[in-house]
Amino acid sequence: MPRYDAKRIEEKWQQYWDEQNTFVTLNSPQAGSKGKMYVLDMFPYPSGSGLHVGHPEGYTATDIVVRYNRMQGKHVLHPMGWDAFGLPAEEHAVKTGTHPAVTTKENIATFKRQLKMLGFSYDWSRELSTTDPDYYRWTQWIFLQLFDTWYDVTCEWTGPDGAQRTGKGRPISELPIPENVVELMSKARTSSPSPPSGGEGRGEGANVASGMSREEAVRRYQDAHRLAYVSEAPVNWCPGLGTVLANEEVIDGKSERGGHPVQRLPLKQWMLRITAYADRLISELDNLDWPESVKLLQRNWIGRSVGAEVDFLVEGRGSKVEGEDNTLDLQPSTFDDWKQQRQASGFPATPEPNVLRVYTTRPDTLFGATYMVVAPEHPLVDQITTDAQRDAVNAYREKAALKSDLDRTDLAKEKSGVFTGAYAINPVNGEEVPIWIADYVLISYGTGAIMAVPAHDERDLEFAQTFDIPVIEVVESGSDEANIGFTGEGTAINSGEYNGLPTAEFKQKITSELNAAGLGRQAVNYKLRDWLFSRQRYWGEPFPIWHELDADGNPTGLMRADEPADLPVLHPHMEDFKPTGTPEPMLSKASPDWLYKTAADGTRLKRETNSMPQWAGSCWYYLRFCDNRNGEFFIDPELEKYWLPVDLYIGGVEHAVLHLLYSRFWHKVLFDRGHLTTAEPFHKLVNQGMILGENNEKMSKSRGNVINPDDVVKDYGADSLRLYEMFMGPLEQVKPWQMKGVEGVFRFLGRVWRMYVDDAADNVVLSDAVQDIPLTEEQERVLHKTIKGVTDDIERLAFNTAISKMMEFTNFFTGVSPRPRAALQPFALLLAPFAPHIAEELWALLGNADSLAYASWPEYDAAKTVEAEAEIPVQFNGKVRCKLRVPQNADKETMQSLAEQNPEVQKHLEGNSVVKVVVVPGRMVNFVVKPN
RNA sequence: GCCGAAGUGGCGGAAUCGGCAGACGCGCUGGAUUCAAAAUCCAGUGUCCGUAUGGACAUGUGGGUUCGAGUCCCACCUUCGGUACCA
Repeated sequence: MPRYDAKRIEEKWQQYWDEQNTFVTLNSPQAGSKGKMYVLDMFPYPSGSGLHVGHPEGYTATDIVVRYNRMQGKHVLHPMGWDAFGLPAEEHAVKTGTHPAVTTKENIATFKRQLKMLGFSYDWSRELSTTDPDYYRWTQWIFLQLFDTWYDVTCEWTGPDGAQRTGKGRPISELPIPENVVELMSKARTSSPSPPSGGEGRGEGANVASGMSREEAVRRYQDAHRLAYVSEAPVNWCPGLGTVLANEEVIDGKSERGGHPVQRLPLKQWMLRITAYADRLISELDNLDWPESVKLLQRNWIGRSVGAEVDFLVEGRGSKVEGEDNTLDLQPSTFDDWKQQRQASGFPATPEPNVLRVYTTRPDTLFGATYMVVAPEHPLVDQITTDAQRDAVNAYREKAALKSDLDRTDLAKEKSGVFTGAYAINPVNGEEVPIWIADYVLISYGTGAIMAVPAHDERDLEFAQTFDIPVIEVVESGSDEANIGFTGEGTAINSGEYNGLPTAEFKQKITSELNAAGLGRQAVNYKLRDWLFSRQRYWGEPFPIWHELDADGNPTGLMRADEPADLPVLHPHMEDFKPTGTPEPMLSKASPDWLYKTAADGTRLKRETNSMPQWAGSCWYYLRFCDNRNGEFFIDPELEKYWLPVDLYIGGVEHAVLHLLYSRFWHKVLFDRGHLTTAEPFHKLVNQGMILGENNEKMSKSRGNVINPDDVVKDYGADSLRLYEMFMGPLEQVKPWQMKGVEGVFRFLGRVWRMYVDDAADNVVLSDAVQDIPLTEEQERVLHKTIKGVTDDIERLAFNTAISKMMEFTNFFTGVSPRPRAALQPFALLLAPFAPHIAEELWALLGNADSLAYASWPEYDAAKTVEAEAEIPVQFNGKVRCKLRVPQNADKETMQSLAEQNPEVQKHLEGNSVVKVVVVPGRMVNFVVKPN
C-alpha cells in the first residue's frame, strides 16, 4: 500500500541532490542563462538549541524563489553559512571548559543537518563560518582597511557606479598634514582635545608633554583621523557578561543578552567612525527596494537634524577658581567689544574659553531663550560656576556621574538641575540669561549645551515650570492651540525686527545674519554615534594591531598594524575561559609569546587584547560567498561585479538597524577604497514576520509553547513543514502556529499523491487514471489559470495564495478520471519550489530521468485562462439583485442590452425609472433607479 | 509621549486597479464507506428573519466622497512592534 511516505521520499531525494551536486553553482553562467540572481538568507547564529521554526520561514521563502528562478533559467547564487562567534559558546566554555571552537563545530553540525533535512537547495560548497581562520583573516584585513582610511568630507568624485558624491574614504597616507602638527598634537596630549567628530585621539599618560618629534606628531595626527580609532570614553561595562557593550546592546540599563546590569565606565576602546558616512547612509537608502518602514527606522536611527550653532558670551563675573591658571582671559571684556571682534574674525572653529556654544534646530526662537543649560560633564562648568553655587553644582555633577542612563531616564519625570551662578548674553538682543546645569542635556549630542526656549520646547517648559523661570512666547501657532507649549512652525512674535516672519524664513534669515556677524553658523547633527567596536571576550576576531611600548614597558599610545600577509591573527591557546572579572580583556591572559614581540627596529610591541564584536563577521559575509575559497583576496573583483548586489535578502526585522547599517557602512568604505563596484550591498530586502506559539504568545521555553522543527518533520515531513510555514499567511506578517494547519497541508500532499499514484497497488506506480489524453476546455482553463496564478504569486512573494491555488487545482483534478498527463506533468513542476521532495518523486514517476531542479517552468496562455462567458452581477442602486451570463469580450452596449432583455432584470425594473446605468465591461452592470 | 504595522466568520487568512466580501485551509454538522474505528470521499457551514422563493444586516467605531467602499478621505478606539529628554 504505497501511501504518501514523506520520510522515504525526502531521504531519497536529499541523498540524490547531494550525490549529484545538483545545487552546486559555478561562477560562470550556464549556457543560455537568463542572468544572475543572488538570493540570500540572514545566516544564523548556530545556537546549542538548534533550529527554531522561525528559521525555516525565511529560508523556505528564499528556497521557493531560488528553485523557481532556476527553472526560469536564471543563474542562481544561494549560499548558507554561520555567524558563529559570540557569547553563548564562550559562556559554555566558562562552565564546562570545552573550547568554544569545539562547541561551535558541534552546533554547526546540528544546524547543517537540520537545514539539509528541510531540503533547502543551498550550494553547500560555498559554506563558510565567521570563525574559520580563512574567513576572519579577511575580517581582520577589512579592519585594516578601516584603520588605513580617513574620511575626506570635501572630496568630490564619481564612483564606478557612475554616481557623483561628495565625501570619500581615502588612504591615510593621503591625509593632508597641517603645518603646526607638532604644536597641535603636543597640545592635544595635555589638554582635552576636540577633533572633528567624536572624542577620539586622547593622548596617553600625559607625562611627556613636550619634545614630540614631527614623525610622532604626524602619526598621532593620522591616528586621530582614521575610521578605526581608539577612544577613551564612557562605555557600557557589563560585569555580568564581563564585556563592554554597544549602546544598541543595552536596553533599559540592562544587557540585551542576559539582562545583566550595565555601568558607565571610562575605558580605552576601539571606535569606528560610522558618523562620517551618516549622510550617505541616509541618502543612498532612496534607491533601495526595502520596506519603507525599515528605511524610516534607519533614517530615524541616524537622526540627522539641521540647525545652527550659536555662540553666547559668558559674563565675566565670578568666574575665578581658586588654584592655578584659571584666570579666564576675558580679552573682549564687553559684549560690544566681543561682537566687534567676531565681526572681524568670523565664526571660529572652537569658541573662546569664555564663550558658550549651543546647538539648536530652532534659531528662530532665540528671542525666547530665558535660560541656558549645559550638560553636567561640560568642560566649561568649572570655570563659570560662582563660588556661591560651587558646592551645589559639584554635588549635582557627582550625582549625575554616578547615575546610569537608566536612572537618568527613570528620573525623567522630574526635571532636575542647578544654577551655576553665571550668565550668558543673548547675541540677538544682549539680554542676560542664567546658565544652569541639568542632566536632561546630554554631553554627547550637539555641543553639550542648549539655549532653553520654554515656550516652545516641552522639556524646557517642564524645567522652567519646576524652577520658576520666565517663559516668553515667540512663535504664534496660528491656530486654536496656545502659543505656550507650541512646538510646531508658526509666525514670529516678540522677536524685534523679525516679527511676522514664518518659522522657516526666520530660521534661514537669522542663520545667515548670525553667520555674517561671526556669531553662528548652520550645523548638522546626528543621533548616530560612532560604533564602539571592541569587546573583552575570547571568542571574537583578534585585532591585527600592536601597541608600542616604552623602555618601562608602558604603552606610548602609538600603534602598528599587522602586515596583511601576516593575517590571520589566530587566537592564543587558553585552558581557562573565566572572565578576568575586570574590564581587562580575556586575551590579556594569553601567554607572553602571543602578547609580545620585538619589531625589526627594536621596538617592544604588545598585542591589542580586545576582540571584535559579533557584528564584524556578519558585515561582509555576503561578499565572501561569491568567492569563498579565494586565498589571494577577500573577493575577486570580477565576481563582485558579477554577483553583487544581493538581489533578494530575507531576514528578521530585528536586524533592521544594526546589522543592515553596519554592513552598508563597511560596504561603502570598501567601495570608496576601490575594492567594490557597488555602493549598496542589498538591493531588495524583505522581513519575515515572527511566528508565535499556538497561544498567540512569543515562543519561549518558559511559556512552553516552542515548536521543534525536528518533531514536525518526524510526524509530517519536511515538505509539509515548508508548505505549512508558507501557507500560514503573508510572509511579512506575524502569525500564530497551529498544528492542525500542518495536518491540513499534509492532507493536501496526500491528495496530490493519490492524484498521481495508485495507492491500492503493491508498488509505487502511476495510477491507471493518469492517461495520455487531451485536455477538455475546462481542464485546460484550470491548468492555465493555476500556472498563471502560481507564477504571479511567487513573483510577488505571496506564497500562501500560490498554495491555495494549487489546492484548488488538486480539488478539481482529483475529481476527474481519467486524468490527462498533460495537466499532471506541469503541476509537478509548479509544486516543486514549495514541496521539492514529493515533486521530484512524482516527476520521476511520470517517467522523467533527471531531477526537475532545472526543468523549464511551465508557461501559460493568457487566452486560455478565461472562460468564453462570464457570470456577472447585476446591481440595482449598488445592490446585487441577480446574475447574468455575458460573453467575455462584450462591450458596454452589448452588456447593457443583454441585461435589459433579461426577464429577471425586467422584474426589478418594474415600477422604477432608470436614472443612470453604469457598466464595467466583463465585470458588472449597475442600474441606478428611482421609484415612479 | 513619538514613530511604524495591523484590526474581515468559531480560528489562520483571501479579495493584486473602487466593482459578486469571506477564496484556500482548520474547526464544526450531516452523509457514504466500515463489524467498528482510523484514513478517505460527498454535501453543508458569516449573523438574523422566513417552511421556502427570498430578504435584512455584516470587514474595529463614527462621519464623508462615489452609481458602488474591506479598499479612498477625515476623526476616533483597540492590539502589536520599535523608540525614549538627540535641543
